[in-house]
Amino acid sequence: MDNPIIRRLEGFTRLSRDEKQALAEAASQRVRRLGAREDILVEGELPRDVHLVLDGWACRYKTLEDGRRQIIAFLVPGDTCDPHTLAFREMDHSLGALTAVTLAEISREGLQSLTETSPRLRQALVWTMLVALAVQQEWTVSLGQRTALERLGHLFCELFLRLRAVGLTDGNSCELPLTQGDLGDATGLSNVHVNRVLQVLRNSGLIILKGRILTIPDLARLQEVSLFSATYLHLDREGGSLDANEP
Amino acid sequence: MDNPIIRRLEGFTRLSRDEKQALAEAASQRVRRLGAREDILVEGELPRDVHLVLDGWACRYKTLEDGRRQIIAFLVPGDTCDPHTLAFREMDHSLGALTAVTLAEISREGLQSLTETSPRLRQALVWTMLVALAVQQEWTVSLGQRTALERLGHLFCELFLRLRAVGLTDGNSCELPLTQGDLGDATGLSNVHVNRVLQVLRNSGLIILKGRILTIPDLARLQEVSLFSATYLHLDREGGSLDANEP
DNA sequence: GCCCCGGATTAACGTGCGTTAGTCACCGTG
DNA sequence: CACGGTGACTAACGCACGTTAATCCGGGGC
Repeated sequence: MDNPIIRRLEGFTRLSRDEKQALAEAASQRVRRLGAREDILVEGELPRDVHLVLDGWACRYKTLEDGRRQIIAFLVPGDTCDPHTLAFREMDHSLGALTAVTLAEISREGLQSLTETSPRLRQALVWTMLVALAVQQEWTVSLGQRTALERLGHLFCELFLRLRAVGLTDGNSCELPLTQGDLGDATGLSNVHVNRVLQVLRNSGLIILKGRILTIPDLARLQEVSLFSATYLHLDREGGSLDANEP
Repeated sequence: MDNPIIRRLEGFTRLSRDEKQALAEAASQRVRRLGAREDILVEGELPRDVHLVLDGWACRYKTLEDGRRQIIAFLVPGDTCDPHTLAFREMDHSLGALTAVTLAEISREGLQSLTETSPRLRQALVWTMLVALAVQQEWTVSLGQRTALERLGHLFCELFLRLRAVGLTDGNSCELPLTQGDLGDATGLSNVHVNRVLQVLRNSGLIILKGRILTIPDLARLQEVSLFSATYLHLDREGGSLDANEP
C-alpha cells in the first residue's frame, strides 16, 4: 500500500485515503518484471497500457538511424513511463530497463476512470506531466550550455534529489546503477570523456562514486559548481490551481 | 473566430461549434500586445493568467548566472505559453517576444471552467502539453547527438511543419524572424558557427534564407540530411484515448 | 543624404571533447 | 581455476566547434 507512486504524488497534493487506496489497487493489479537491459517498449509500438515504475531504474531513449543513441530521461520508482499513451497511439521513443525493474501496468481505461472519479488525481497526473516537461527543459539547457563537468554534476544533483523525494536516499548517498556509457548517452558525451570528468569530480571531493553508490559530501557545493537550482524539479508542494478551491 | 488556437487543436480533435465558440470568446476577452524583444514573463514571476500566442513569434529561455542563455522552445501562433500555471505557482523560466506579438490572456479560473465543461477541450489541453514534451525530447536528441548542420536543418524542418499546421506557410516558404544569434541560443552553437553552417546549407541548395524568409526547396532532402522524422510532432489526428469512446 | 546601429560575415587562432585503440580489474560461469 | 565478457580506465591524436575581433551591409531616424 505504501508505494513510490503515492509518495511521489503526495509531494504535489494531499490525497484522501480513498484516492490512495484506489491508486494502490490499480497499481498492484498487474505487475510486470523485466531484467536489466531489457526493453519495456520500443519506438513504433502501440501500447495499450500505462506503465509505472515500482522498483528499479529505467530510461527513455531515442536512436538515430546511424546508431547514435540519446537517453532523454531517467525513470526512477514513482515515475510514469508513458503518459503519452493518453493522447498518442504510437510510441515516438523507446523505454528500456537499466536495472531489473518492477512495473505496474494500468490500462488506459483504468487510468481514465481513476482520473474521472477524482479531480485531484487528474490534477496530479497533469502535474507529473508538467514536471517531466520542466525536467526536459532543464536537460535542454544542460546539453546546450553547460560544460561536461557541469552536465554531470547537474545530473547527479537532479537524480539525488529525485530519489530523496521518494525516500530512496541514505544520508547523502544513493544508488547510481548507471554505467559510464549510460552517463555519456544522457549527457551527450563520449564514455571516454565521462571517465575523465568523473576523475576531476572525484579528485576535487565533489562526489564519491564507488560500486554503484553515489555519495555527495557537500550538496550545496556540487550545486554551485554545476549551476544547479532545484526549482525546476518542483518538489515542494507549491499549490497549483487546485488549492484555489481549497482551505 | 478563426484563430490559430482552434486551428491547432483541430489537428488533434474535432471540436463542436459550441466548444470553438467558447474558446474563441475566452481568447478574445483580453488581448495583450508586446513589441519585439520584450519579455512576456520572467523567471520567478507568479503569473495569474495563461497566455496563448495569437500572432507573432516568442520563445522560452533560461539564463545561467554567468549569462549563458539557452532558448528552450519557439512559440508560434496557436501555441500555449505557460500551461505550467495550471500546476506551478512560479515560472521556472522566462518567456520573451521575438517579434511583435499578440497574446490572449485567459485567467486560470477561466481556463479551468472551460475544461470542466468540455472533456474534449480538457483532452486537447493535455494533448498540447504532451506534444510540447515530445518536442522537448527531440530537442534533447538534437543537442546531445546531432552535428551543427543536422541541428539547424532539423530545426528548420520542425518550424516549417509547425507553421504549416496552422496555415502560416506559403508553398515551401515561411517566415523565419530569427537572428543567427537566436538560432545559436536554440541549438547550443555560437553565432559564428551558425553563420558558417548556414552557408553550407545554402550552398548545397538545401535552404534559401534571405530577408526573413526561409524556403525549403526539397523538404524530403532536408529531412534526410537532418535525420528528421516528423512523428514526434504528432501533427496528424492519431486519436488518443478520447476516440475510444467515440464513433 | 548622412549617421547610426544591429546583424551578417569573415579570418585567425585556440580548445574541449571525440575517436581509436589498447590495458586492466572485476565478476559470474562452467 | 581458467574462461570470457563487460565496464573502468589511459594515452595519442584529430577535429568540430568556440573565441575574439575586425569588417561589411542594410534599414530606420532626422
